[in-house]
Amino acid sequence: MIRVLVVDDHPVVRSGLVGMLSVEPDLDVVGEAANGAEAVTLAAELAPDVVLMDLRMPVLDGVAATAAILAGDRTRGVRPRVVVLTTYDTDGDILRAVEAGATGYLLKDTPRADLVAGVQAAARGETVLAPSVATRLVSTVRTVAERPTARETQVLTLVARGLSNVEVGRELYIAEATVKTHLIRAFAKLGVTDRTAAVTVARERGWI
Amino acid sequence: MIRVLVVDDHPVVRSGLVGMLSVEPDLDVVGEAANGAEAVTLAAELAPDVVLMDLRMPVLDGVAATAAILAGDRTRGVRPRVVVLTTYDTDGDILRAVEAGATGYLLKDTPRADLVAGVQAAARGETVLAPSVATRLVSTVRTVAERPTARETQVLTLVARGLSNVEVGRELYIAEATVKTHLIRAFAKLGVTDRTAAVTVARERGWI
DNA sequence: ACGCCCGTCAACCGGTCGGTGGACGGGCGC
DNA sequence: GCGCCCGTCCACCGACCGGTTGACGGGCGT
Repeated sequence: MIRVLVVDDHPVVRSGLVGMLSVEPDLDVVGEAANGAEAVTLAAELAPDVVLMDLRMPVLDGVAATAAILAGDRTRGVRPRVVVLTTYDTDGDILRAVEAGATGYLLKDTPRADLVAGVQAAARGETVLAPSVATRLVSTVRTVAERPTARETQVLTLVARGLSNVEVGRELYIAEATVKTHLIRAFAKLGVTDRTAAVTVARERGWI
Repeated sequence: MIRVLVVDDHPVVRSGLVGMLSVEPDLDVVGEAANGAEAVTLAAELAPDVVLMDLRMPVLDGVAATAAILAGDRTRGVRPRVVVLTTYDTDGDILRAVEAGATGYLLKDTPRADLVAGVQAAARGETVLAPSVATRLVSTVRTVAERPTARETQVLTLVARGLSNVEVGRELYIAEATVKTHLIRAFAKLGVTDRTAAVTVARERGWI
C-alpha cells in the first residue's frame, strides 16, 4: 500500500487528486495539506511514501516545503518521495524543485492513468518527468552557467519596472556605470541585446 | 435540480469539481468538457442551467466558448448561466469574459461551500464575483478607455520581443515614425514613460 | 455631411542606452 | 597564496529612444 500526502492550496484540486488516487487499490491518500507549512508538519506526522506537491502556495511554497521535508530526520528510515505537480511547464521553479530534491515533476493536465502511474513509479524511487518538463529541463541544464548573478537579476527586476539606468543606480546606491555593466553582462547571459528583450526572457524563465 | 456542465482541460480539476458539486442534493453534474469546442456542443445538447468554465483551454478558449454558448438559439427557452472559474485574479481575460456575458467569476482556490453557493446563485440568475475579482473589475472599468488599440498592442508585442523601432516597422511594413507614434500613445494609456515598463504593465494586465 | 478616432508619416532635439576597454578590491576555493 | 568570479567604477562614442508638432486619409456613427 502506497501512502500519499496531497498538498495544494486549491480545494478543487485537492478534491480531484484525492478522488483520482483513492480509487486505486494500492494507493491510500493519508492526508491533505493546503500550504507548504502544513505539508512539512503532516509529512513528519504521517510518514507518507509519496508527497504530491503544488509549487505555488501561500505561507510556504512548494520548493521550500520540498527542501524542508527532505532535509528532515535522515536517521529514521525512508524519506518520502516528493512529486511536484504544477500547472505550467514554463514554470521557472522547475529547476529549483529538482535541486530541492523532487523525485518527479508532473503537470496538472496529466491524465488520470499517467498520474497514478507516476505516483506508483515515484514510490518505487523512479524519477518521473512529464515529457515537456523533461525537454525544458535538459535545455535549462545545458545553459545553467548562463544564469544572471543575484545582483544582475536585481537590476533586471528594477529595469522591468521601467526605471532608467540612473534611477536603478539611485535605488541600489551604485553608480550608473555599474548598472550598465550588470545589464551588459545579463544581456550576454540571456542572449539578447536590449533591456526589453532581457526582461521578457528573464520573466519567461521565471528568474524575475 | 440544477443541471451543471463542467468545462476544464485538466482532468484533476474536472474530477475535483464533479466530486464537490455532485454530493449536493440540488446539484446534478450532467456533463464534462475538456475544451471550449466540446463545451459548446455539450451545452447545446444537454441544456444545463449553469456552465462552470475554465478560461485557458486548448482548441477554443473559455471566452470564445462563453460567447458561442450565449449566442446560441435565443428563441428556445433559457440560456445557461456561465460562471468562469480561473486560477488567477490577475487574469487579463476577466474583462473579456464579462463582456462575453459570463454571469460570474470565481477563483479555483474558492472553498467548497462558496463554490456550491456560487453555482446556486448563478442558477438563480445572480451575479457572483470573487471579492478580489470584483475589486479588479471596478478598477479596470474605471480605466477602460485607457486600453491600447489593436495596432498599438501589436507594436507592444513585438517590442516585448526586443525589436527596435526600426525592426518593428520592417516587421509590420510601416515607417519607424509610425511605430514611435503607436508607442507614445500606448505609453500614455499605460501610464508609463518607456518601452520596458510598458511591456511589463501590458503583460500584467494580460494585454499582450 | 460632419466630426471623431485610428492608422499612417515627417523633422527635429535632447537624453538615454548599448558597447568598448579598461580598472580595483573582496570573497571563495584549491 | 594564487586565481577566479563578483561587484564596483570611469570615460567615451555612436545609435537609438522619448517627446513634440504637425499633417493626411479612411472608416464609422449621427
